Amino acid sequence: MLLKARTLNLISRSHPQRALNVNHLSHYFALFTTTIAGNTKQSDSPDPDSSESPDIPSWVTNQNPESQPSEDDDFVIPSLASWVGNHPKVKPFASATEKPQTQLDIFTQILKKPYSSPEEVVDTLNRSSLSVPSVSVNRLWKRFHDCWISAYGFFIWAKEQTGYKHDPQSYSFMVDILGKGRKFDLMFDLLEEMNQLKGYINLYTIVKVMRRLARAGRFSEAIEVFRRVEEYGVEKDIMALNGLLDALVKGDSVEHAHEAFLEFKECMTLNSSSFNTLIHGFCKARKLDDARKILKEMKEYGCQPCVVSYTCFIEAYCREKDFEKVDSVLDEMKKKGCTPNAVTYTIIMHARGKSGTIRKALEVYEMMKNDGRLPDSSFCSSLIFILSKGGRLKDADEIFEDMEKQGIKPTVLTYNTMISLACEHSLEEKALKLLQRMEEDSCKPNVFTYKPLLRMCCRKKRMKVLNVLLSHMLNNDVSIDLSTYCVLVHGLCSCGKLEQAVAYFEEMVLKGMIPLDSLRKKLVETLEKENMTEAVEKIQRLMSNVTAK
DNA sequence: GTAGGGTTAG
Repeated sequence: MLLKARTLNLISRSHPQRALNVNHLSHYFALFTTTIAGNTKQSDSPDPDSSESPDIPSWVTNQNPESQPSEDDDFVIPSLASWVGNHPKVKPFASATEKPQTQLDIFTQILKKPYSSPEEVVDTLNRSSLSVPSVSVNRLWKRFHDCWISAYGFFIWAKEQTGYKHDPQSYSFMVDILGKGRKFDLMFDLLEEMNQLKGYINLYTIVKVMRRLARAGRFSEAIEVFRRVEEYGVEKDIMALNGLLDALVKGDSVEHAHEAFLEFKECMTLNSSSFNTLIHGFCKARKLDDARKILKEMKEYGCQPCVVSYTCFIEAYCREKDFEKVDSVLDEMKKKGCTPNAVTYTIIMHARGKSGTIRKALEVYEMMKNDGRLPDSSFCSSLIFILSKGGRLKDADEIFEDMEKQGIKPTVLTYNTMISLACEHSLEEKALKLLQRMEEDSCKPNVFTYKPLLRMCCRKKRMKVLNVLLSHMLNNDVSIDLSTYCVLVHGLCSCGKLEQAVAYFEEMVLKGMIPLDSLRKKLVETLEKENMTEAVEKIQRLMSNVTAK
């Protein structure tokens, strides 16, 4: 036994049903509860989509074929309490109450419709006799973050209204939305407009621009923005250079990052972030010799390699499943007096868990504990993930329940992990209850919260719940991005809901998003099999418009 | 926004 066997002292708590803040979800829980309370084995159970899903949901029978005991089931996981000790408990999270904002709703309704151009949005708004909403503009940017036509149309219209002026933050949002939509000419025009306004551009704006360019593979243009950064009134300092390096590395071109580094390193004093960003980039690109060269250069420059530098190497060796090398880096760190932290341990535990038995992963858990390092929410999320993947759902649930008691507040990552695992196992009620709990915890969901839920709804043909989730997304200002549309189109296609699949495909294209050809092919092929000729023609018309533009 | 999302949209 490698780990000290302790009694798993995690008390499962019952969670009394609390009133929901969002009516839609509440309505659906009522339906689910009725299903559980009634005899669910009867064919006339009041399932929300009963006509389409005659099978009893697995969460009712509580049987999960995928959660069979694994070979590591004899391992007892030490409780978080035995580690964290008497850490003060977090206060109960405030409830996510928000009154419906009428103005926001009105604008959302208008902007949600598909438009062919921002000018069309402006025309519609001009005919509406509406005035610019006073408080909810920032929420509109979030809601339409993936729809540059609506957002930009609203931006232009609002700017033309008497007495209204966009603040620098709105400009910054708009620049980012245009960058995300890859409308770089418009993005640069807006940046120039901000420049004329004086004081509207800051480093944050510039980094956003560089990130969007790098994400689109426009590396040279990103570097050019940095070259001209002073023309935008932003200081050409190490913060800006590090922003550029990070943008290029995140855009998957450590080569361009290195070029930029060589071009500008003489102009300013570098810091450890500059070197670490490059080390990370080379490690991610599996160019470990280059990463080592940078580490050497870092030392020669007078910057001491730190936990971040070493962790990049550890991550690279973890990716190669070379755990001997991981151990040798840990030894080197120890010799240098550089203690691994929660990030280092999370990476190793996660890789161990993914590559084989949970046993090795749990050794990392023990190692970290012996080092006196406290777990954080990311560490716990990782632990929950690997436990579930190893079939130990109950242990994963207990870690989740224990987090709050130990003062480790679950974050959106923790909830996303729990929700996606529940969805993978088709535990519908559990997944939705987690979303509800997230809301009660004032933990804002993001696009990754909804994707597995939407996928599950398609798989189970729960069209009503799917629509509830889509409104829930909107209420939480999470816009449907390209990949989420793909989940919808794919999912609906696979479950035979072809009309809905076509509708979402159309919506996506009309919003200016360009789907991968594989998605179009899958949809068209499925439609052809069903002889839906008109729909096929519609798809082809839509796509020819896209290529024509 | 210097390192840790299972995140593949498939």
